[in-house]
Amino acid sequence: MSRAGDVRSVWLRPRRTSRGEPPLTLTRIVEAAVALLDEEGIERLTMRRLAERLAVVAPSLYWHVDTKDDVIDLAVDAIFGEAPPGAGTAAHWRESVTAVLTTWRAALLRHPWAAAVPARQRPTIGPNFLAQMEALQATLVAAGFTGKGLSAATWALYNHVMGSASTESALRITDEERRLGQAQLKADSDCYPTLAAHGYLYDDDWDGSFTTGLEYLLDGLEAQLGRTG
Amino acid sequence: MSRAGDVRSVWLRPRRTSRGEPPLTLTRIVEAAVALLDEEGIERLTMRRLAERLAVVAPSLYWHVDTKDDVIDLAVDAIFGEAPPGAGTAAHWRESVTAVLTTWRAALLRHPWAAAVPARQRPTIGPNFLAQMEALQATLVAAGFTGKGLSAATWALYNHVMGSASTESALRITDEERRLGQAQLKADSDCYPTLAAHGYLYDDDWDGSFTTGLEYLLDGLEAQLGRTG
DNA sequence: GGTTTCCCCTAACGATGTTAGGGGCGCCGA
DNA sequence: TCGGCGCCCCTAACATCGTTAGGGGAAACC
Repeated sequence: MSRAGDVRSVWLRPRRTSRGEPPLTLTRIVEAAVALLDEEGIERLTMRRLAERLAVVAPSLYWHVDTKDDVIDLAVDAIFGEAPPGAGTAAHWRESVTAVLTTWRAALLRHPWAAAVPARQRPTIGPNFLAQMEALQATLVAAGFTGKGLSAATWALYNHVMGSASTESALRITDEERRLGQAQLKADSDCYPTLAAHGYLYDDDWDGSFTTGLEYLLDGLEAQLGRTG
Repeated sequence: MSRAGDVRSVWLRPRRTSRGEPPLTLTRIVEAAVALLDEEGIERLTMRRLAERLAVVAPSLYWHVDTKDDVIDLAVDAIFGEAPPGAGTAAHWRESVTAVLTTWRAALLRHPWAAAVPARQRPTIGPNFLAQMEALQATLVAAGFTGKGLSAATWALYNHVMGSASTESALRITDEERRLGQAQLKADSDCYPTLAAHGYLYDDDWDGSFTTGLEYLLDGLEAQLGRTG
């Protein structure tokens, strides 16, 4: 997938300048990719299918892009750019963090394929993504976090949004799979008594779990601040 | 990748019974897959390469396995089975949770490819994985969590382990990429002042971030327990 | 007007997941 | 003891994928 011998990701390469507006553009390619991903999922994203949407053949894409991975990286970053992180207008840092993460999460749920991608072995360093990270971390700095505590808080919140969106997307399974899973869990209820009793796989209040989990985490963070700051 | 028309994952199908010990076994296939994944990473896992390791040709694998995804699902579950969740011998539930998650995390870091996989659109329902979930959730039930709070706590902790392992694996990048990323961040330090100042991408104390983040989360959970229980 | 640069095309390569079907070999009933 | 049957691995091949090589036309530049 990744081009051998060139470890630089899309973001670290100079952008091609173009005069006029040719029929094929990086922007148009990325838009088409997002649309294709939304409608058919990541495993249906193919250079040929993407090209077809643009009334073009696959190799033509390679003038604008080096790799299929580049397309995916650009598509992921595009969805982070849908709702630019709002300025921290909230009174309390807690509300600011909640606002940032809620917008963030909404974008991920609108494009379920995006949550799984940053976990793929390559680092995420697109400008729109970095802007979200900047907003999150700036809020935490303003709240009084520093050093290792800041780092831990940032990553904990990051993992909570990304993780819950990705878990939710992955567990949005068909009713039949859910029924089969439930059946097996009940059958093995001697092995998994707690899961069988409390309904692992059957919870569907994802928003509630996200919000409540976030409250837990923010409670812990606030306690930490009260201790040191 | 996934066989069309058959939505059932490996775990929901009857296991083939065999008398004697043929040269090719589900167990041997999974062992070889884990070894291959450990040594060469997930994008080098190929049915042909896997077969080669077993002194066999690719189509032979399909007698024991329906799909490459099956192999991956089995491999992931195998690493969750390396260290079966210990019985809750700790005095406080907090220590039990920490113990479970630390073992869990260690297995994920030993096999960095495994952290990214559960995020791939398919649900994780292997027996060893379920056993870990069972241990985690049972501990929380014993601590006093119920209903939506239990669900939220389970998923929050789950996302913390999986997310931090996957983030750490993804950001273990080459020194050159790190240097290039740092250079760009500094260059755009007007866009990302906080990230540039506090060193996003350069943090390498992953264990510390995991532990501290977990403390935050556990603090929040304990506060919740004190409120209702 | 000639040359260069941009940008899309056709053709093709190597690799991949998977299927179709052949055949050897051991186990079972007669 | 022998014929059949099912297990299990094989060869051959297909469709599809990411990607490269190189051609050619049109627009921009001197």
